[in-house]
Amino acid sequence: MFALVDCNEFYVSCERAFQNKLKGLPVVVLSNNDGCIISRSAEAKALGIKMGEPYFKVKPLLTQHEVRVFSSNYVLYGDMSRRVMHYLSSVVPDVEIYSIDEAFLDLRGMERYHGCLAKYATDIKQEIYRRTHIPTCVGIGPTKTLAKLANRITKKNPALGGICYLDTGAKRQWALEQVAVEDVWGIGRQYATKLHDAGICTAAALAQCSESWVRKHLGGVVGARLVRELQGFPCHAFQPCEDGATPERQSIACTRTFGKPLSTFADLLGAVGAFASRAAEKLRRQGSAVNTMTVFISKNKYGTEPPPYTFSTVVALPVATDDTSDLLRYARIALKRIWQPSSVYIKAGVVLAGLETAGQQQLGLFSTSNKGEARARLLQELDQLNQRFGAGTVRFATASIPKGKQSVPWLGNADFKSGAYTTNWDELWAL
DNA sequence: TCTGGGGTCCTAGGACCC
DNA sequence: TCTGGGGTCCTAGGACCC
Repeated sequence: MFALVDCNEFYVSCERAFQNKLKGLPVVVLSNNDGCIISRSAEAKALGIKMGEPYFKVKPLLTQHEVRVFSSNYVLYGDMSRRVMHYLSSVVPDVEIYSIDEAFLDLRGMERYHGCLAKYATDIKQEIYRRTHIPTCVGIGPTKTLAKLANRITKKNPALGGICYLDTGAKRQWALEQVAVEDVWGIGRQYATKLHDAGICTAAALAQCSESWVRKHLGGVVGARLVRELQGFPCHAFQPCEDGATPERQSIACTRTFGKPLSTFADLLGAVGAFASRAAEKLRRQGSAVNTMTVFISKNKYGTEPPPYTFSTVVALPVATDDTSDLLRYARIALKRIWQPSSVYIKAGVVLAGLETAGQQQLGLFSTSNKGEARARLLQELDQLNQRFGAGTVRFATASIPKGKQSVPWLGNADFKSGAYTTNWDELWAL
């Protein structure tokens, strides 16, 4: 059996954990740049506020109902997530962190120690709440997909008390019949349309589809696995990670929409340089080196201009590196290739792919290991300073930005940001 | 004229997830 | 004025190899 622990309305719950007065009130959290709604309390959902809606469009509705609005505060959410995951890792041997607010638990063979798994899950749920004030729901089933499905059912049926355990064939059948096909894990918009056109409208109907039909219409092996999982045969590997540690990534990206449109090469280089620096930090944190970098810049796709909106270029690095100054150098070269004068851009990004284990990459023909060691120490210092005193405290000159928010041309809006209650002494939460 | 039958590697693009 | 960001996996098709 596998369990999926899912934090309810995670970002909203993080804000509520530090502001008790928000409980029972409609609350929403906005995406970066205060662009879209990305988390809604139940009260906000009830007002008809949809996921992903642009903030400026729903602003009147939010004002009318006195909805509390927050800019996203990823430092806070990341730290709260770490606390939840760390606790889970301390009570269950094998935990797979699936996203910032979800984890799969491997409960195979655990009845022996804990008796009924529903009771065990209830204890875990209550302890998470006691420690963090984050409410959760737990779905338990023989496959990850069924655990997901069970989790969804708890959210729709408050009477279940946040726990749904699909321990018998009858319960599984019942559960499959409850869930619309578009709400199955792995069924997105495209597949949902196809399925409805074929008269397949529930998870139960999907579970009965023939493998050949599914292979033909739902992405080949992906669809075949999905159906098998619904039938109770595990096809998705369980991938536990060490004590709440974040899993190693195969690609690392840093992309942002600017606070205002930019057009000069200098402004764009400032943004791309900062993104490359940030990506390099993430790279070093997981001990990787990169051999392929993509840089892109985008125009506004909502305007009257015809496509294309995004211009990107890929740089194959001669030698895999984790050095910020290397990435800054190539980022500048890449930007030169795609930037056009008198164009207006609203977004840029740096994506690192082709990640290798650092230190094991091939030495360049003319590089010397002494230089490498000194360099590595410097970068380590840089990362530690930035971690301790805040991102961007120490930077490379090319990624440098003048002091003061107003002079950082690419910085996005965050007009409603709560404090770094748990990670910054100056903003420490107090009663 | 006939124009095999494997492989591998890479990339672009599509679909999905939170 | 104002429309997020960061991931995963799979497939098809081309280039190239023997």
